[in-house]
Amino acid sequence: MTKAEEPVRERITRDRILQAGIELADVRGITGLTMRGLGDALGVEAMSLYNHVANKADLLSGMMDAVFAEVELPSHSDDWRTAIRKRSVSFHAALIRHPWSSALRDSATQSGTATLRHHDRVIGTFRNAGFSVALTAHAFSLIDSYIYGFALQEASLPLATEKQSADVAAAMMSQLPVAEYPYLAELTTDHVMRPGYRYGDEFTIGLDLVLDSLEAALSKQNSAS
Amino acid sequence: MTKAEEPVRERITRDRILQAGIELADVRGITGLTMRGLGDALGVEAMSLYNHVANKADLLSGMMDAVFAEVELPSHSDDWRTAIRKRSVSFHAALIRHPWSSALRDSATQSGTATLRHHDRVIGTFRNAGFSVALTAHAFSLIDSYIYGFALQEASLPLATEKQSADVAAAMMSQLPVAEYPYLAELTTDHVMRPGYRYGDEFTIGLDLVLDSLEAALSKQNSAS
DNA sequence: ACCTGAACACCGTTCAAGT
DNA sequence: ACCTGAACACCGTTCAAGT
Repeated sequence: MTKAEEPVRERITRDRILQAGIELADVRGITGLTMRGLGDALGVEAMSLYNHVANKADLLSGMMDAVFAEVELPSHSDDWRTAIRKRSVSFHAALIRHPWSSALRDSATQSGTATLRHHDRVIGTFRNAGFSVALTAHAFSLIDSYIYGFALQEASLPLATEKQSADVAAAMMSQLPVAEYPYLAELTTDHVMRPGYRYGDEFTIGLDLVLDSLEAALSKQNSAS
Repeated sequence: MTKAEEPVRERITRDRILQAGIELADVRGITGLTMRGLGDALGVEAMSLYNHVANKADLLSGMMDAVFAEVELPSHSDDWRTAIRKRSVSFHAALIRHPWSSALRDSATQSGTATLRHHDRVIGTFRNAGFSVALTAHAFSLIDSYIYGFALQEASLPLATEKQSADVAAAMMSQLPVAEYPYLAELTTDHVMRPGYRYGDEFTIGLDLVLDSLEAALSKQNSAS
């Protein structure tokens, strides 16, 4: 703030470390994220980071929580289906924006506050819509499993753009023994290689099927009482 | 086979390497699987492995394909729903038997032959039951996303046994600010901490909901023509 | 053809030392 | 309180050398 100061290197904080870690992992992949490289990116020695994070596992779980903080919470004013649908689309977008995050889910053993708040709101949305505790647990498990699994598969496929998708599919086809895998070949040529196809578009299709089944389960629960 | 031979160290093969890699990863976790450690387990120097696998990525994708080889293929004699359900339960079991495998999905860029055969058979099951090519793609994406995502979450939770589950949940609860996360607290105490609860049991509940929605989508497709 | 030892360029993390 | 340099015990992978 004072006028003629040198561009003083800003103080390092946990938050700045987490954000820099996310950027680095986005650009170089999760294996490209090293303590030394992260220190470099922040103009500091790797060892300084240990004043703000306990270790690399702590860094990763902090990054995961920061990703959750980017996800839109289900709105209180929408009905449950729209609220859950919106947050699911937002959740999926966050996982894809940070392609390393879906696979990281299994290393983050304890959740941060953004994650806990998010989970609480999702569960609350189901409960307030009349889902029993048990059905809420089923719904929560089903929908988040779908979202994580879809993002995991999408991240492993180099199918980001339509162009890429067609190219990769064509390359795959050229070395696929068509006679041995006739159905796979048909699906690839008649569906994946069609112009305009992007795997990411499948997300909302599956999501709507999941929401359909939850709606049916809710009706069944209500008529059973 | 000849009688009085020394216990000659068996010749190393790609297949033996993959099996030893799976065992090592099962026991020590995926980060505990190192080329040096794997060499040790096989009574050989790490560098010898490179005569049979191109590099560690090749090792991992070979291991992933070997996991797929353990999965029961959908039967031709069952109707589509039973066939897909059985193979899904078997798929889930394989992923949990090898807890590192679900997160690895995103590093295995090209699939091995067991994986391709498996996919072909699943796709064929849908096609022969009258699913259109597009609906088959949706169904395949939805069900495998669910299976991967569920396994990913299950692997990250230390909820293998009922006992563990209750203990972990109790530990979580004791440090959870209940006032801030009321719905999460309710779900934990009224559902997760109940005797006999195992998260793994949620798998078939969600799976049946997914199958319900696919059945409905198939009817809709057929009545639309 | 397959295996090895030594070496290279990395890792995460500790610890004592600096300011 | 925060940062650093040196060091430790690891990594994956190469390469020339052995058999």
